[in-house]
Amino acid sequence: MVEREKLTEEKIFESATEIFLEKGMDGARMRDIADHAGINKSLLNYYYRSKDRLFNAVYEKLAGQLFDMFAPVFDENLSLEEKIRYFFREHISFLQKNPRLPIFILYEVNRNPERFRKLIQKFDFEALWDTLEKQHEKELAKYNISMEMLPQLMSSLAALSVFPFAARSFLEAIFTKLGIDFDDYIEERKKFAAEFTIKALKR
Amino acid sequence: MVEREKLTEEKIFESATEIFLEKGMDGARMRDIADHAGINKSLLNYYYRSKDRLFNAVYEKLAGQLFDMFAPVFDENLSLEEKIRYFFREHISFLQKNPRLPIFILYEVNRNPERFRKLIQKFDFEALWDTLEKQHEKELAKYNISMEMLPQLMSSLAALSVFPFAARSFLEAIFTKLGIDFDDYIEERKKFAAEFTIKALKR
DNA sequence: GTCTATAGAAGGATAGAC
DNA sequence: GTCTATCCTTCTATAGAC
Repeated sequence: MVEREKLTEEKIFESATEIFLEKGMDGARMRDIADHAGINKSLLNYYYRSKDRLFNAVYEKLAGQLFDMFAPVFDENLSLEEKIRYFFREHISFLQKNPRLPIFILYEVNRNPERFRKLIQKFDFEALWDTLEKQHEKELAKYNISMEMLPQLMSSLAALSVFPFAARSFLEAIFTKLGIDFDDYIEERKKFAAEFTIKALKR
Repeated sequence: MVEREKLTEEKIFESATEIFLEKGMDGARMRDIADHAGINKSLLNYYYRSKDRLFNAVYEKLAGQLFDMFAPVFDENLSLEEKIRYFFREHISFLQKNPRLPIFILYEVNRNPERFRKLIQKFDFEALWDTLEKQHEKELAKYNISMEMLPQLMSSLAALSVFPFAARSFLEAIFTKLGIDFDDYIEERKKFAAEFTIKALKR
Protein backbone atom coordinates (compact mmCIF):
# COMPACT_ATOMS: atom_id res chain seq x y z
CA MET A 1 0.00 0.00 0.00
CA VAL A 2 1.66 3.18 -1.19
CA GLU A 3 -0.22 5.47 1.20
CA ARG A 4 0.84 3.45 4.23
CA GLU A 5 4.44 3.19 3.03
CA LYS A 6 4.76 6.91 2.69
CA LEU A 7 3.34 7.44 6.12
CA THR A 8 5.79 5.06 7.77
CA GLU A 9 8.78 6.38 5.90
CA GLU A 10 7.84 9.93 6.77
CA LYS A 11 7.23 9.07 10.39
CA ILE A 12 10.70 7.53 10.54
CA PHE A 13 12.27 10.55 8.90
CA GLU A 14 10.55 13.00 11.22
CA SER A 15 11.44 11.01 14.32
CA ALA A 16 15.01 10.63 13.13
CA THR A 17 15.21 14.38 12.62
CA GLU A 18 13.93 14.95 16.12
CA ILE A 19 16.31 12.47 17.78
CA PHE A 20 19.40 13.40 15.76
CA LEU A 21 18.80 17.10 16.43
CA GLU A 22 18.61 16.37 20.13
CA LYS A 23 21.40 13.83 20.56
CA GLY A 24 23.60 14.11 17.49
CA MET A 25 24.80 11.17 15.39
CA ASP A 26 26.97 9.65 18.13
CA GLY A 27 24.44 10.05 20.92
CA ALA A 28 21.35 8.95 19.00
CA ARG A 29 20.15 5.36 19.20
CA MET A 30 18.16 3.53 16.56
CA ARG A 31 15.95 2.33 19.39
CA ASP A 32 15.15 5.95 20.36
CA ILE A 33 14.10 6.74 16.81
CA ALA A 34 11.93 3.65 16.47
CA ASP A 35 10.27 4.27 19.84
CA HIS A 36 9.65 7.92 18.96
CA ALA A 37 8.04 6.87 15.70
CA GLY A 38 6.05 4.15 17.46
CA ILE A 39 7.33 1.44 15.12
CA ASN A 40 9.58 -1.57 15.11
CA LYS A 41 13.33 -1.13 15.10
CA SER A 42 13.89 -3.27 12.03
CA LEU A 43 11.71 -0.99 9.93
CA LEU A 44 14.43 1.62 10.15
CA ASN A 45 16.78 -0.71 8.34
CA TYR A 46 14.07 -1.76 5.94
CA TYR A 47 13.59 1.82 4.77
CA TYR A 48 17.04 3.32 5.19
CA ARG A 49 19.39 0.30 5.27
CA SER A 50 21.63 1.74 8.02
CA LYS A 51 21.94 4.37 10.71
CA ASP A 52 24.51 6.16 8.59
CA ARG A 53 22.19 6.49 5.61
CA LEU A 54 19.31 7.62 7.80
CA PHE A 55 21.51 10.23 9.40
CA ASN A 56 22.75 11.45 6.03
CA ALA A 57 19.21 11.90 4.79
CA VAL A 58 18.38 14.02 7.85
CA TYR A 59 21.65 15.92 7.69
CA GLU A 60 21.28 16.85 4.03
CA LYS A 61 17.70 17.99 4.53
CA LEU A 62 18.63 20.20 7.49
CA ALA A 63 21.74 21.62 5.87
CA GLY A 64 19.63 22.41 2.82
CA GLN A 65 17.09 24.29 4.94
CA LEU A 66 19.90 26.35 6.37
CA PHE A 67 21.21 27.38 2.97
CA ASP A 68 17.73 28.13 1.64
CA MET A 69 17.48 30.77 4.35
CA PHE A 70 20.25 32.79 2.72
CA ALA A 71 18.85 32.80 -0.79
CA PRO A 72 16.29 35.59 -0.28
CA VAL A 73 19.07 37.93 0.82
CA PHE A 74 20.44 37.80 -2.69
CA ASP A 75 17.06 38.05 -4.37
CA GLU A 76 15.35 40.87 -2.57
CA ASN A 77 15.63 44.26 -4.17
CA LEU A 78 16.51 46.22 -1.08
CA SER A 79 19.10 48.72 -0.03
CA LEU A 80 22.03 47.43 2.00
CA GLU A 81 20.57 48.76 5.26
CA GLU A 82 17.14 47.32 4.54
CA LYS A 83 18.74 44.03 3.61
CA ILE A 84 20.56 43.88 6.95
CA ARG A 85 17.32 44.49 8.82
CA TYR A 86 15.56 41.95 6.62
CA PHE A 87 18.28 39.38 7.22
CA PHE A 88 18.23 39.56 11.01
CA ARG A 89 14.45 39.66 11.22
CA GLU A 90 13.92 36.67 8.93
CA HIS A 91 16.93 34.64 9.94
CA ILE A 92 16.36 34.94 13.66
CA SER A 93 12.65 34.21 13.17
CA PHE A 94 13.62 31.06 11.32
CA LEU A 95 15.98 30.03 14.10
CA GLN A 96 13.27 30.67 16.70
CA LYS A 97 11.35 27.89 14.96
CA ASN A 98 14.46 25.72 14.58
CA PRO A 99 16.51 26.54 17.67
CA ARG A 100 18.60 23.37 17.70
CA LEU A 101 19.61 23.57 14.05
CA PRO A 102 22.75 25.73 14.54
CA ILE A 103 24.53 23.60 17.13
CA PHE A 104 23.57 20.44 15.22
CA ILE A 105 25.01 21.67 11.93
CA LEU A 106 28.12 23.22 13.47
CA TYR A 107 28.88 20.07 15.46
CA GLU A 108 28.23 17.61 12.67
CA VAL A 109 30.15 19.65 10.11
CA ASN A 110 33.01 19.74 12.60
CA ARG A 111 32.76 15.98 13.13
CA ASN A 112 32.90 15.28 9.41
CA PRO A 113 34.10 18.28 7.38
CA GLU A 114 34.58 16.20 4.25
CA ARG A 115 30.88 15.35 4.02
CA PHE A 116 30.06 19.04 4.22
CA ARG A 117 32.58 19.89 1.52
CA LYS A 118 30.93 17.43 -0.83
CA LEU A 119 27.51 18.81 0.00
CA ILE A 120 28.41 22.39 -0.94
CA GLN A 121 30.50 21.40 -3.95
CA LYS A 122 27.74 22.47 -6.32
CA PHE A 123 27.26 25.91 -4.78
CA ASP A 124 28.93 28.73 -6.66
CA PHE A 125 29.97 31.10 -3.91
CA GLU A 126 32.06 33.18 -6.29
CA ALA A 127 28.94 33.98 -8.27
CA LEU A 128 26.99 34.94 -5.14
CA TRP A 129 29.90 37.08 -4.09
CA ASP A 130 29.87 38.88 -7.44
CA THR A 131 26.10 39.31 -7.32
CA LEU A 132 26.33 40.91 -3.92
CA GLU A 133 29.14 43.13 -5.08
CA LYS A 134 27.24 44.34 -8.12
CA GLN A 135 23.94 44.83 -6.27
CA HIS A 136 25.58 47.11 -3.73
CA GLU A 137 28.53 48.55 -5.59
CA LYS A 138 27.66 52.14 -4.77
CA GLU A 139 26.70 51.44 -1.16
CA LEU A 140 29.84 49.44 -0.51
CA ALA A 141 31.83 52.41 -1.74
CA LYS A 142 29.74 54.81 0.31
CA TYR A 143 30.30 52.79 3.49
CA ASN A 144 33.94 52.28 2.55
CA ILE A 145 33.59 48.49 2.57
CA SER A 146 36.36 46.82 0.60
CA MET A 147 36.04 43.35 -0.87
CA GLU A 148 38.68 42.13 1.56
CA MET A 149 36.36 43.02 4.43
CA LEU A 150 33.43 41.01 3.11
CA PRO A 151 34.38 37.69 4.78
CA GLN A 152 34.72 39.51 8.10
CA LEU A 153 31.43 41.30 7.58
CA MET A 154 29.43 38.30 6.41
CA SER A 155 30.73 36.06 9.19
CA SER A 156 29.86 38.78 11.69
CA LEU A 157 26.28 38.84 10.45
CA ALA A 158 26.12 35.07 10.86
CA ALA A 159 27.76 35.27 14.27
CA LEU A 160 25.33 37.85 15.62
CA SER A 161 22.26 35.84 14.61
CA VAL A 162 23.48 32.24 14.97
CA PHE A 163 25.61 32.39 18.11
CA PRO A 164 22.75 32.99 20.59
CA PHE A 165 21.14 29.76 19.40
CA ALA A 166 24.35 27.73 19.22
CA ALA A 167 25.13 28.92 22.75
CA ARG A 168 21.54 28.72 23.93
CA SER A 169 21.98 26.41 26.95
CA PHE A 170 25.11 28.30 27.92
CA LEU A 171 23.41 31.68 27.81
CA GLU A 172 20.22 30.43 29.44
CA ALA A 173 22.16 29.16 32.44
CA ILE A 174 23.71 32.59 32.93
CA PHE A 175 20.56 34.53 32.06
CA THR A 176 18.55 32.62 34.63
CA LYS A 177 20.91 33.82 37.33
CA LEU A 178 20.45 37.39 36.13
CA GLY A 179 16.68 37.18 35.82
CA ILE A 180 16.72 37.53 32.06
CA ASP A 181 14.26 35.63 29.86
CA PHE A 182 15.92 33.97 26.88
CA ASP A 183 12.91 34.32 24.57
CA ASP A 184 12.64 38.02 25.29
CA TYR A 185 16.36 38.36 24.65
CA ILE A 186 15.97 36.67 21.25
CA GLU A 187 12.98 38.81 20.31
CA GLU A 188 14.96 41.98 21.10
CA ARG A 189 17.91 40.64 19.20
CA LYS A 190 16.27 41.05 15.78
CA LYS A 191 16.43 44.80 16.10
CA PHE A 192 19.53 45.07 18.23
CA ALA A 193 21.72 43.07 15.83
CA ALA A 194 20.48 45.06 12.85
CA GLU A 195 21.04 48.48 14.41
CA PHE A 196 24.37 47.34 15.85
CA THR A 197 25.58 46.27 12.41
CA ILE A 198 24.28 49.31 10.59
CA LYS A 199 25.91 51.65 13.07
CA ALA A 200 29.17 49.75 12.77
CA LEU A 201 29.12 50.29 9.01
CA LYS A 202 28.31 53.99 9.01
CA ARG A 203 31.17 56.43 9.11
CA MET B 1 56.05 5.38 43.35
CA VAL B 2 54.45 8.79 43.57
CA GLU B 3 56.43 10.29 40.70
CA ARG B 4 55.35 7.56 38.33
CA GLU B 5 51.75 7.74 39.46
CA LYS B 6 51.54 11.39 38.71
CA LEU B 7 53.00 10.86 35.28
CA THR B 8 50.47 8.19 34.36
CA GLU B 9 47.52 10.08 35.75
CA GLU B 10 48.58 13.20 33.90
CA LYS B 11 49.18 11.31 30.69
CA ILE B 12 45.65 9.92 30.95
CA PHE B 13 44.18 13.33 31.63
CA GLU B 14 45.99 14.95 28.73
CA SER B 15 45.03 12.20 26.33
CA ALA B 16 41.45 12.28 27.53
CA THR B 17 41.39 16.04 26.95
CA GLU B 18 42.69 15.54 23.45
CA ILE B 19 40.22 12.78 22.54
CA PHE B 20 37.16 14.34 24.19
CA LEU B 21 37.88 17.67 22.49
CA GLU B 22 38.05 15.93 19.15
CA LYS B 23 35.18 13.45 19.42
CA GLY B 24 32.98 14.67 22.28
CA MET B 25 31.71 12.49 25.12
CA ASP B 26 29.47 10.32 22.91
CA GLY B 27 32.01 9.86 20.14
CA ALA B 28 35.06 9.23 22.31
CA ARG B 29 36.14 5.68 23.13
CA MET B 30 38.03 4.59 26.23
CA ARG B 31 40.22 2.58 23.88
CA ASP B 32 41.14 5.75 21.93
CA ILE B 33 42.19 7.49 25.12
CA ALA B 34 44.28 4.53 26.35
CA ASP B 35 45.95 4.14 22.96
CA HIS B 36 46.71 7.85 22.76
CA ALA B 37 48.29 7.71 26.22
CA GLY B 38 50.15 4.52 25.33
CA ILE B 39 48.77 2.66 28.33
CA ASN B 40 46.42 -0.14 29.16
CA LYS B 41 42.69 0.39 29.01
CA SER B 42 42.08 -0.77 32.57
CA LEU B 43 44.34 1.95 33.95
CA LEU B 44 41.70 4.47 32.96
CA ASN B 45 39.28 2.80 35.33
CA TYR B 46 41.96 2.42 37.97
CA TYR B 47 42.54 6.17 38.08
CA TYR B 48 39.15 7.59 37.21
CA ARG B 49 36.70 4.76 37.96
CA SER B 50 34.51 5.44 34.90
CA LYS B 51 34.29 7.20 31.56
CA ASP B 52 31.79 9.59 33.06
CA ARG B 53 34.14 10.69 35.85
CA LEU B 54 37.05 11.04 33.46
CA PHE B 55 34.94 13.16 31.17
CA ASN B 56 33.75 15.35 34.03
CA ALA B 57 37.32 16.01 35.12
CA VAL B 58 38.20 17.14 31.60
CA TYR B 59 35.01 19.12 31.17
CA GLU B 60 35.42 21.05 34.41
CA LYS B 61 39.02 21.86 33.64
CA LEU B 62 38.18 23.17 30.17
CA ALA B 63 35.12 25.11 31.29
CA GLY B 64 37.28 26.67 34.01
CA GLN B 65 39.87 27.77 31.45
CA LEU B 66 37.12 29.43 29.48
CA PHE B 67 35.85 31.44 32.43
CA ASP B 68 39.35 32.43 33.51
CA MET B 69 39.67 34.17 30.15
CA PHE B 70 36.99 36.66 31.11
CA ALA B 71 38.39 37.62 34.49
CA PRO B 72 41.03 40.09 33.22
CA VAL B 73 38.32 42.08 31.49
CA PHE B 74 36.98 43.03 34.88
CA ASP B 75 40.36 43.63 36.45
CA GLU B 76 42.16 45.76 33.93
CA ASN B 77 42.00 49.47 34.48
CA LEU B 78 41.16 50.48 30.96
CA SER B 79 38.65 52.65 29.22
CA LEU B 80 35.68 50.94 27.63
CA GLU B 81 37.18 51.24 24.14
CA GLU B 82 40.56 49.95 25.27
CA LYS B 83 38.87 47.12 27.07
CA ILE B 84 37.03 46.09 23.92
CA ARG B 85 40.29 46.03 21.96
CA TYR B 86 41.97 44.17 24.80
CA PHE B 87 39.16 41.62 24.95
CA PHE B 88 39.20 40.71 21.27
CA ARG B 89 42.98 40.62 21.06
CA GLU B 90 43.43 38.40 24.10
CA HIS B 91 40.35 36.26 23.69
CA ILE B 92 40.92 35.46 20.04
CA SER B 93 44.61 34.78 20.74
CA PHE B 94 43.54 32.33 23.42
CA LEU B 95 41.15 30.62 21.03
CA GLN B 96 43.85 30.40 18.37
CA LYS B 97 45.71 28.17 20.82
CA ASN B 98 42.52 26.31 21.81
CA PRO B 99 40.48 26.28 18.60
CA ARG B 100 38.31 23.30 19.47
CA LEU B 101 37.30 24.57 22.90
CA PRO B 102 34.24 26.60 21.80
CA ILE B 103 32.39 23.87 19.92
CA PHE B 104 33.24 21.36 22.66
CA ILE B 105 31.85 23.52 25.44
CA LEU B 106 28.80 24.68 23.50
CA TYR B 107 27.91 21.13 22.50
CA GLU B 108 28.49 19.53 25.87
CA VAL B 109 26.64 22.27 27.74
CA ASN B 110 23.78 21.75 25.31
CA ARG B 111 23.90 17.98 25.87
CA ASN B 112 23.75 18.38 29.64
CA PRO B 113 22.66 21.88 30.72
CA GLU B 114 22.15 20.80 34.32
CA ARG B 115 25.81 19.92 34.80
CA PHE B 116 26.74 23.38 33.55
CA ARG B 117 24.26 25.05 35.89
CA LYS B 118 25.83 23.29 38.85
CA LEU B 119 29.29 24.27 37.69
CA ILE B 120 28.52 27.99 37.56
CA GLN B 121 26.40 27.98 40.70
CA LYS B 122 29.20 29.58 42.69
CA PHE B 123 29.78 32.42 40.23
CA ASP B 124 28.22 35.71 41.22
CA PHE B 125 27.24 37.22 37.91
CA GLU B 126 25.23 39.96 39.58
CA ALA B 127 28.39 41.21 41.28
CA LEU B 128 30.36 41.17 38.01
CA TRP B 129 27.50 43.02 36.39
CA ASP B 130 27.60 45.70 39.07
CA THR B 131 31.39 45.95 38.85
CA LEU B 132 31.20 46.52 35.15
CA GLU B 133 28.47 49.06 35.60
CA LYS B 134 30.42 51.04 38.18
CA GLN B 135 33.70 50.87 36.30
CA HIS B 136 32.15 52.36 33.20
CA GLU B 137 29.26 54.37 34.54
CA LYS B 138 30.23 57.54 32.72
CA GLU B 139 31.16 55.80 29.49
CA LEU B 140 27.94 53.80 29.41
CA ALA B 141 26.06 57.07 29.74
CA LYS B 142 28.22 58.71 27.09
CA TYR B 143 27.60 55.89 24.62
CA ASN B 144 23.96 55.80 25.66
CA ILE B 145 24.17 52.16 26.70
CA SER B 146 21.37 51.22 29.05
CA MET B 147 21.57 48.30 31.47
CA GLU B 148 18.88 46.55 29.47
CA MET B 149 21.21 46.50 26.49
CA LEU B 150 24.09 44.83 28.34
CA PRO B 151 23.04 41.23 27.67
CA GLN B 152 22.74 42.04 23.98
CA LEU B 153 26.08 43.77 23.98
CA MET B 154 28.00 41.17 25.98
CA SER B 155 26.62 38.28 23.95
CA SER B 156 27.56 40.14 20.78
CA LEU B 157 31.15 40.44 21.97
CA ALA B 158 31.18 36.71 22.66
CA ALA B 159 29.52 35.99 19.32
CA LEU B 160 32.03 37.99 17.30
CA SER B 161 35.04 36.24 18.83
CA VAL B 162 33.72 32.74 19.51
CA PHE B 163 31.58 32.06 16.46
CA PRO B 164 34.44 31.82 13.94
CA PHE B 165 35.94 29.02 16.00
CA ALA B 166 32.68 27.24 16.74
CA ALA B 167 31.91 27.40 13.01
CA ARG B 168 35.49 26.75 11.94
CA SER B 169 34.96 23.70 9.71
CA PHE B 170 31.89 25.33 8.23
CA LEU B 171 33.70 28.55 7.38
CA GLU B 172 36.83 26.77 6.19
CA ALA B 173 34.83 24.75 3.67
CA ILE B 174 33.41 27.95 2.21
CA PHE B 175 36.60 29.96 2.49
CA THR B 176 38.55 27.32 0.60
CA LYS B 177 36.23 27.78 -2.37
CA LEU B 178 36.80 31.54 -2.23
CA GLY B 179 40.57 31.31 -1.84
CA ILE B 180 40.54 32.72 1.67
CA ASP B 181 42.96 31.43 4.33
CA PHE B 182 41.26 30.74 7.65
CA ASP B 183 44.29 31.65 9.78
CA ASP B 184 44.67 34.99 8.03
CA TYR B 185 40.98 35.62 8.53
CA ILE B 186 41.33 34.96 12.28
CA GLU B 187 44.38 37.18 12.59
CA GLU B 188 42.51 40.04 10.92
CA ARG B 189 39.53 39.39 13.11
CA LYS B 190 41.18 40.71 16.28
CA LYS B 191 41.15 44.22 14.89
CA PHE B 192 38.05 43.96 12.76
CA ALA B 193 35.81 42.81 15.60
CA ALA B 194 37.14 45.53 17.92
CA GLU B 195 36.67 48.36 15.45
CA PHE B 196 33.29 46.98 14.37
CA THR B 197 32.06 46.97 17.96
CA ILE B 198 33.48 50.36 18.86
CA LYS B 199 31.91 51.95 15.80
CA ALA B 200 28.60 50.32 16.62
CA LEU B 201 28.68 51.91 20.06
CA LYS B 202 29.57 55.44 19.03
CA ARG B 203 26.78 57.80 18.21
C1' DG C 1 5.36 -4.13 5.13
C1' DT C 2 5.78 -5.36 9.72
C1' DC C 3 6.92 -8.19 13.39
C1' DT C 4 10.02 -11.43 16.66
C1' DA C 5 14.24 -13.31 17.47
C1' DT C 6 18.93 -13.25 17.26
C1' DA C 7 23.41 -12.75 15.27
C1' DG C 8 27.66 -10.26 15.63
C1' DA C 9 30.39 -6.57 17.04
C1' DA C 10 31.78 -2.99 20.19
C1' DG C 11 32.02 -0.67 24.34
C1' DG C 12 32.64 0.01 29.39
C1' DA C 13 33.97 -2.11 33.40
C1' DT C 14 36.05 -5.66 36.52
C1' DA C 15 38.71 -9.87 38.34
C1' DG C 16 42.87 -11.51 39.28
C1' DA C 17 47.82 -12.50 38.25
C1' DC C 18 52.20 -10.30 38.63
C1' DG D 1 50.61 0.24 39.67
C1' DT D 2 50.14 -2.33 35.48
C1' DC D 3 48.90 -6.05 32.68
C1' DT D 4 45.77 -9.98 30.42
C1' DA D 5 41.56 -12.00 30.12
C1' DT D 6 36.85 -11.73 30.25
C1' DC D 7 32.18 -10.42 31.72
C1' DC D 8 28.06 -7.97 30.73
C1' DT D 9 25.51 -4.80 28.44
C1' DT D 10 24.22 -2.24 24.53
C1' DC D 11 23.91 -1.33 19.82
C1' DT D 12 23.39 -2.05 14.82
C1' DA D 13 21.96 -5.04 11.52
C1' DT D 14 19.86 -9.22 9.56
C1' DA D 15 17.13 -13.65 9.13
C1' DG D 16 12.89 -15.41 8.70
C1' DA D 17 7.88 -15.96 9.98
C1' DC D 18 3.51 -13.88 9.00
